[in-house]
Amino acid sequence: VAESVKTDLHLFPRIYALVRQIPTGRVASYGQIASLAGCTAREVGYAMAAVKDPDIPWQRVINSQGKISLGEQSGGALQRQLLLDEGIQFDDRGRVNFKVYGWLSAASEDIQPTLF
DNA sequence: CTTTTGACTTATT
DNA sequence: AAATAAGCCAAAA
Repeated sequence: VAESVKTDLHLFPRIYALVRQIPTGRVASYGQIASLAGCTAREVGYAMAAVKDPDIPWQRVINSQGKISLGEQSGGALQRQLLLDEGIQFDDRGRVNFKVYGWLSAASEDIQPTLF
């Protein structure tokens, strides 16, 4: 690991830093995090799969359909419960409405100081 | 070094 | 609305 990765910090830590900033009761999509981290959505998925730090709210990252990408067998049930515990509601088909719960895209919740 | 492996997304049937 | 295909590319083996 030479001098190359100076400005180019490793991707996973960069992703984790962003995920940590998702507030309780909000969710973000893999693609949204990817966009902010400057990588692909899949990589965000890989990063979530590799999370070891319990301080990272990995459960707040879901797919672009508003659904949980983790299989029910693999821990999806846990993720859903964690989100329910944060007050996030799922619709009939098990989807979260980004317009309501999306980080930075929530229509509800306090509006950010829009200083033109 | 090469190969495999995916907690995705988007466009296209 | 649901299934498929292609693009994506960093880690881990």
